[in-house]
Amino acid sequence: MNFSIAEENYIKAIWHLQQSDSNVTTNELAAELQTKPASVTDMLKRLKEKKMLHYEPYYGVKLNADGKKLALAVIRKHRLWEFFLVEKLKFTWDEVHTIAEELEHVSSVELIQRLDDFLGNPRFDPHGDPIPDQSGKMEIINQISLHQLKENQQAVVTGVGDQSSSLLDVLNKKKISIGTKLEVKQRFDYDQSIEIKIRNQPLVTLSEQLAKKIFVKASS
Amino acid sequence: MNFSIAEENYIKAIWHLQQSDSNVTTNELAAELQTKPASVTDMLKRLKEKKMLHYEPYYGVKLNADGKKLALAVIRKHRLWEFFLVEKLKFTWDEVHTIAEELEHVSSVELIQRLDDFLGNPRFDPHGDPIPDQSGKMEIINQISLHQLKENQQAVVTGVGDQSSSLLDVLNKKKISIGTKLEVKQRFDYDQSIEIKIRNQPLVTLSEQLAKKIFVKASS
DNA sequence: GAAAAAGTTTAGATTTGTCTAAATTTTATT
DNA sequence: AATAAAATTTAGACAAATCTAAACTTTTTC
Repeated sequence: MNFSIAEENYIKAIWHLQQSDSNVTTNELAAELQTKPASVTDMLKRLKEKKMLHYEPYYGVKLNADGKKLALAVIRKHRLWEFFLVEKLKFTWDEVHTIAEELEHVSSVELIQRLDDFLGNPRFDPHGDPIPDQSGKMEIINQISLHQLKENQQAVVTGVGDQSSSLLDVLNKKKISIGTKLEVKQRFDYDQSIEIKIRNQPLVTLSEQLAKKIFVKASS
Repeated sequence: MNFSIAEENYIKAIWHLQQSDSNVTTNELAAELQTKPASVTDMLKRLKEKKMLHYEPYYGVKLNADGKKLALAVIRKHRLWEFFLVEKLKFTWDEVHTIAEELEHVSSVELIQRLDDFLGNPRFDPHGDPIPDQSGKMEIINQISLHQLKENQQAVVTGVGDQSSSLLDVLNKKKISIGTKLEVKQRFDYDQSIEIKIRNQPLVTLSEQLAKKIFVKASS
């Protein structure tokens, strides 16, 4: 079966929303896709027609096996292209998301397999998100949010909560990127902000909101 | 101004047809784009509205300066991606045209400039066609068709007449590609076929039709 | 548990890009 | 120069993807 760019984007958006909340609503989707609820309803009917998801009017939507498979194929393409853009074309991690949104819809399967090999079969994209293989499988790393760390705990940054340029911008300013080693120096109960130390860098303060969007692997 | 994929494809097709025949007709375009004359008329009206071409009903169409500029930008992207696919992803020259037809519509200007640099600013694509620079300029090589060579003349293959897989297939079989050095051994007046010799290869015969689609640079 | 609020769907319209069939214009033929 | 043939355009329709406004369900609130 063939899918339009719009259809692929809906499937991908449902997949992402499903991760935190297994039943996805029309309004959530409209917000995610920057469109109107009425448009979402129309598309959900079409995608149900194409047997990609379970959709019960007024009661939300859920991808079925085929839907998940397509979502992961698109996500695979997106993340491989992001890796290519950063690794080979020397873009910074905050510039690549928008470009990859276009490249992910190029259809050749052969292309993406060769790109994967050319890049050395990377397992994570520049934002720390795992890259699915042809069958849709990907590595899950046991990451927690920086906000959950205790004082004096050390950790390595493994991912970020979204790809918005505002988030990536503040992380760049604070010299935080994937692979950065850090230690929590102090937690302030009052506003849930925390102070962290990165080697050769001054102490930096992170708001609760920001710390929750930074994922880490605790070491020890 | 923004252009859809369909609009870009029309502009590109008009550019190609214009090369051999400065006034392009509705029927020619319909054939080239595998669509109907009525659809072409509709699109020509829209592109005239957008001031990309001169269009006089019943009297054909011609790109204006803006139209040519857009055409060359799309062709630049197409040829750079083809070069990438062959050089980096190891596709063969007959596999890349279709994939590049999709990649050429990815819009980021920054992407294509970085891709150009990453590839080492190549001046010709894998079929021997010149790659325009950002401003649309490209090298013209003084090529003639193989069919115009005299007996005993030597030459280097510099390009091919189209990207059809049937043409590229017969060239592969006969071990002819861009850069191949050859010498015309004999010309047969009867059917205008010619016999050529490539080093370390047996003599091969080329029909008139085929020889006219192979472009070469004669060496002395 | 009725009324209000929130969320969702339907109805009807719009834009893009396409099509077929009919009408029109240009070109070729005698 | 009239007619036939070929090319092109117009008219009207359709599918995809979107929108606004109105109608309808579900959920929340008192």
